[in-house]
Amino acid sequence: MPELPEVETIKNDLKSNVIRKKIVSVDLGKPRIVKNRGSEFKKQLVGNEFIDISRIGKLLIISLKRGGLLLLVHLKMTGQLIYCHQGKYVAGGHSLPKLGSSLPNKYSHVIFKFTDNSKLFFNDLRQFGYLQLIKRGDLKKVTNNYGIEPLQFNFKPERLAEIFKKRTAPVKSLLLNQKLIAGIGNIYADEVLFAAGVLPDRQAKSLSNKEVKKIFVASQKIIALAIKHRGTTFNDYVDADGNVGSFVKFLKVYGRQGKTCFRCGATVKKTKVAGRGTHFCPECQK
DNA sequence: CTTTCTGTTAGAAA
DNA sequence: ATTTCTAACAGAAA
Repeated sequence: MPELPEVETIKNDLKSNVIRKKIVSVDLGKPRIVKNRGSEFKKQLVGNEFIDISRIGKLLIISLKRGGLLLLVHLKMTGQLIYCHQGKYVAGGHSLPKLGSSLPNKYSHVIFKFTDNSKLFFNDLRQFGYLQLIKRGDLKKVTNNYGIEPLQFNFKPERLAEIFKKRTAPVKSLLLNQKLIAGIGNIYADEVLFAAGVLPDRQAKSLSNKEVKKIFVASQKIIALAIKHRGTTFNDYVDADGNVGSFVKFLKVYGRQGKTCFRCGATVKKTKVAGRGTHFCPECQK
């Protein structure tokens, strides 16, 4: 689940819950999840506080009060960041544990405990995600690997056209390339291309200005809508306030292979493009 | 049982 | 320089 809208949701939820709480302990169940030495990681974090949380693409950036450090958190495919206070869960990842189930579970690889006895769990079934402490001064090296975001003020159709120009790769693989455009993952790439009426395996350089513009508009619309609906996709997530976020009901092609296209009635197909499962309507998308 | 698939991406190979 | 493929891992589905 964690693409830009999901990470944005997690960031906002965490901001209203863990900021300025003192960390009293850090448990490392699976030390390799943390890219730093375990002893150094604990030493820097215990007694410290999270003072701000931001995001670039799908990467969370947590500012620490002391030490001039930043904590980077990437959830990759199955990572979760779940805050638990007095039995209530807030924020998430690809799916939250069922309500009533308890944490930690067997996938809780890093656990932060705060002075008010609340906890922040980093869970990850496949263990692709990671946490990493870096010096503030090294942030630039990290952000250099990220391209423009769909909702960034200076993202324009011309910019997208520039990215597509001269490239022979399928348009979908460019939408997924974080160095070019940050935040779009497999679900939203398919949804954006459906909304734009463009086949995922079209060579980027073959797209007309009109098609580029449609992809531009669709990317902004869909990412904004997904954020509005808390980006929730395949889960039964309910947050502490009882709000259900479910972007899954807006999905037009993702996971709908074999079903009827909402727009034209043709059968939605699934193939592989750029090594990823790819869903599209062969009638609506050209 | 084995094989294939899965929301990511760094890094190698082509 | 760009594009494609694979590995990292665990578990569900076929």
